Amino acid sequence: MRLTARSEYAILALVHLARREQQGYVTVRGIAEEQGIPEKFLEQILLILKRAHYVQSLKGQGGGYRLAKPARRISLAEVIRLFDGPLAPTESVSRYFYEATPIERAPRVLKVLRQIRDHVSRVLEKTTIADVM
Amino acid sequence: MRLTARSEYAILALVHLARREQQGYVTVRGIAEEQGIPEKFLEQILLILKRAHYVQSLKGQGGGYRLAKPARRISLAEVIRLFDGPLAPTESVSRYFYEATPIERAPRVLKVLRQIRDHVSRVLEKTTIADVM
DNA sequence: ACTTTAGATGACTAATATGATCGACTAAGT
DNA sequence: ACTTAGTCGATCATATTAGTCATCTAAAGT
Repeated sequence: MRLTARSEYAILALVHLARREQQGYVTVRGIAEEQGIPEKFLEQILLILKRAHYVQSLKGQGGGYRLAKPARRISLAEVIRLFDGPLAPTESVSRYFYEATPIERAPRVLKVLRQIRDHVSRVLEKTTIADVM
Repeated sequence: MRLTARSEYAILALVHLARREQQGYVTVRGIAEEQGIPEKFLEQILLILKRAHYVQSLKGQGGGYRLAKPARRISLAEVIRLFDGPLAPTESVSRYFYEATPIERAPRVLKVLRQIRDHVSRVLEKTTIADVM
């Protein structure tokens, strides 16, 4: 029921880049220092964001990272899912396929959990980096 | 962003007991077999529920567990908190005390996360074992 | 008393996730 | 060439999670 450091850091980094969209490329070190994120850890995170096309990078002097798409096209949901996996409050549905999972025998419980998941999804889906920068 | 097996099993066990409130004590084995929960693991869970006064137990023949309070006085929120800790989607607030935590420098993000946590809390708080049995 | 039934308790373990760190490598400017 | 800065793979320590085991205690039935 909580975010991992990874997705928190990812969001912080994206917000950081969004704020500096005009300034071209920003170095990992810069982000790490200003946001208080371990540099090497942030590297990994930015790489993942890059492979998922949220950021672009440039090597060498004057290089660094910048957003690859406008901040209002990046939802918190996407970012969190990228790092923490599905938002579902129970994984039962995906973990078991053929046998009935314990909790499935309590459909009312499942229903409540689904409603929560749906609400969380909706909120995170409609909130973008631009909204929180 | 998901429940642990512990709190899922705890809810299932409570629902099981609630359904059999008239029948006096129910054995761990009975619950375990019907709900598909590893018996020894369920023992641990029931012990925690007992110490938190949600269930009562009786040893020996004819013994077992039963609810210690009416099912509609037990909210899902309480149970989940008992096993999974606070429902907050970020632990920043509790983890750091004196230094500003990274994510706190993004108050808008924090606000969204708080709203989600509050919603989740409210729903789980008002849903009781009686509602899902 | 004795046996059976059933919970109580603490130690232990295996697997996975999490939060990093290290070192070597590659590309881009100057 | 040299410096700057991203890339990539491996590795690591710790925590969490899910569960097991062995032993002990208490209550009932005989």
